[in-house]
Amino acid sequence: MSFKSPNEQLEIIKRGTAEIISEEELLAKLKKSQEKNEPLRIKAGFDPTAPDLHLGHCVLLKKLREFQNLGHTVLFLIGDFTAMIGDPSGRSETRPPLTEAEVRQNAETYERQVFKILDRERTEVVFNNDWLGKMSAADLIKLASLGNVARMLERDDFEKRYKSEVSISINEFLYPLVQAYDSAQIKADVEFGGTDQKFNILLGRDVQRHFNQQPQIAILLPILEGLDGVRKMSKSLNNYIAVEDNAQDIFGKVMSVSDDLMWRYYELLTYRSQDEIDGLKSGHPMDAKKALAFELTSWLQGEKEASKAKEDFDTKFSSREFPEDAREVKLNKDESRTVLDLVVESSASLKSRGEAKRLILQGGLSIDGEKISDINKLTPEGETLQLKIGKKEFVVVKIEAS
RNA sequence: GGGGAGGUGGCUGAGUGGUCAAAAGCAGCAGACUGUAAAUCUGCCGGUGCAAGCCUACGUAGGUUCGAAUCCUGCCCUCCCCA
Repeated sequence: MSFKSPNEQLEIIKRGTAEIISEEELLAKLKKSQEKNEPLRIKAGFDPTAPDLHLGHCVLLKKLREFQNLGHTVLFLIGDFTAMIGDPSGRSETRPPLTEAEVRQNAETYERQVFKILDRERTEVVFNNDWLGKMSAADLIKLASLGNVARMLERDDFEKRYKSEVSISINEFLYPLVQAYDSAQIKADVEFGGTDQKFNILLGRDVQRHFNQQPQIAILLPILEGLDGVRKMSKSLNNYIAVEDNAQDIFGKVMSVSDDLMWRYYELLTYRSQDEIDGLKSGHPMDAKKALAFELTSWLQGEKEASKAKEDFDTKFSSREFPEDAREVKLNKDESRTVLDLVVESSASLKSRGEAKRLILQGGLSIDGEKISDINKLTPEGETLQLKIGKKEFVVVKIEAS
């Protein structure tokens, strides 16, 4: 257990949260935990259908880690049962139930990603299908009676969908209830979630009371904006930085974020104090952004990879040099190969010939540093050619005599 | 059970018999600018082709027609109102 006093713990926990319901109760729980030398049980639920964790999840994971550092236990709940329902927050589509094998595989993927941040020693991974799968229809109906439609419709997203005539199926009403039931089942002291989870987590308190438990504390974390700086970071909007992105991508993506958004990332994803952040604000924004990119990259991929990514970025973009570790492609010698053919054969990112054509016509291709915009031009002589395709793709082409 | 509205490109959304590969916006890509960016401006943005063209596409299966995203029929799906 932590040697920190409950009040100190509270201070650490509070930092960077959007809302805690309620602080007094949390403090009481922290005190009790210290007196009895019993770690608190911190619940965080995850949906197994999208095992691609990104920085948005990291806001939460980082906070969980802080709890662990204070000696508490994290219950990492994989919602393999609830996945059949599909979280009504966000877009709704009925999902096909996952097979057991898929769930297991996704869980493994999760663990691989999650323990980049969490402390394995203080984490229990649990699956809600273990108890929910055993419920009878009667049990489920009983559970359903704990909720009511009017309250469900108070929920922001349901309300919106109802008003804008988007379908809501009955099973989606079950989602919050089932999630709430999980809390009772695992006797959670605290449940974490984004602000969009407020309703669900609060419902957990009601259900726990129903089962004569102390209601859990709700800790809500701000939603992280994605790379566009406006919408929340999510896979489906493709504005995310994945935990498993390679170092270069993480670095590059962070660098592509607007100056404003950078400070938000500083606040939510790093351990820097406000003073430090203010200090950075008085410097050059690009330096601050590079520092951020480096920090996040090393967090997820290690310092070594991060240094490499930084160097890589500097050569590619800051000094616009050709990177040393560019991908290499070997092609047979062909006198009649046009520049267009060359690009199509060597690029990994272009999806069609038409796309390649457009890119060249618009001046996005250079060979050995020279811009070439005529698609019919024959490939220049030489055994090694350095191609820059668009902004991001660099390829070394080796021509071999056939 | 009855009545009504609707399903269009990655998304939002116009289009109601030929001029439709389908307006517009967003997203994406390229170029310019810059401090990496963002913002802004310009161009592109189904596939193939140098091009003319050809192929594939407007829920799905058929039909009417010289010609269908547009009309008709069946089916699937969504939403609203009444019961």
